[in-house]
Amino acid sequence: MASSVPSPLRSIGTLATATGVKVPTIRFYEQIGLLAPPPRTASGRRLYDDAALRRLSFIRHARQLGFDLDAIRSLLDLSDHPDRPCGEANAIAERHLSDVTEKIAQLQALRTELSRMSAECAGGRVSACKVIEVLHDHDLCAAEDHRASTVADFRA
Amino acid sequence: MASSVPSPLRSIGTLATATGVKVPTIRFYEQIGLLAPPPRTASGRRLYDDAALRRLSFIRHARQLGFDLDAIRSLLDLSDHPDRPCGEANAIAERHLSDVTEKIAQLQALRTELSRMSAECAGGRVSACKVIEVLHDHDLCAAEDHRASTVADFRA
DNA sequence: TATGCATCCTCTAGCCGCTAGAGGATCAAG
DNA sequence: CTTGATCCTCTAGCGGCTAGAGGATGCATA
Repeated sequence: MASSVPSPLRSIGTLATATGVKVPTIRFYEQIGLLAPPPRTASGRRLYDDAALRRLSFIRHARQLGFDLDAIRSLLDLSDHPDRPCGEANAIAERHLSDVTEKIAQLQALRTELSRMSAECAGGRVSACKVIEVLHDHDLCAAEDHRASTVADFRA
Repeated sequence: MASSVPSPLRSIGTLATATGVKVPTIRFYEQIGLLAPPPRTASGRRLYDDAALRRLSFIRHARQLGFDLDAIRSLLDLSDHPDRPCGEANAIAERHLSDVTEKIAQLQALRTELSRMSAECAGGRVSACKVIEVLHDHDLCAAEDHRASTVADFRA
């Protein structure tokens, strides 16, 4: 039943281009235990088989969907146990979905503020600049969230 | 013309509650040069006047609007020179606005994907789970951005 | 076979915007 | 005079990488 032909082995660079994950990132995933340490050549170079390729692709897809590495760890774990119920996977996805939804709402509120700001600026001196003025006076209009949270935190 | 009454002085804790910025954060802002080092008491405690209060409020408002500290540095600088033209302030705001807009679009695409995923999951075993399946197969549908960027990066 | 360049290795440090904690000094109230 | 809140400095950590030093291999070409 098991395959008699061993799967081809690739270097870390080949794996990187195959998956779209950068080389240092792959090593980083290994370091934090997301990826198992692969076998090495005599000279110490990593060799990856198809299973590793699939695992890394999974990770990459999950990252593209915005899951954090902890969630991905759980999802990988579930994926390794196909006989378990999938409730947990769904829960992770739905939690993430609600985070995303919330974040969108925050950013939309932010966008409204920002476009109002720059629309009102008529381009004179700073002393008359709406942008600067708003920053001086703005008291978090619709000041619902008092909870120390900085609304946006994105580095694309 | 200048006021004869000196403005009242407050401790860092009082400043913190007045502005909603936490004490360690205020010290952090000082450390990175966003806030000038204030005068101290004989025993070394920081004392803040009204100008410092205004400056910190400005910073907080700008953070709530999602500006990064570098942008805030520029905005503060502009705010200190009211005679300059406000084009730069506007440019900063508009750049930020377009970043926010872009991020919203990304997150909306993400949300679509995620809700499709969890909607399709019927709650059986992991082997039949759409969530896991998508992560295995997903090739970034509408795969426009190939540019190594992780779509979402948010810690609220 | 020599050479040169690409790729690989490990290790450390840096990015952003804080946050947490150690270990101690000082202050205000009772 | 004690208690507890606040303050001080300093260092380390978060997430998810990225960059660079300094060196060892591997592979193709002349």
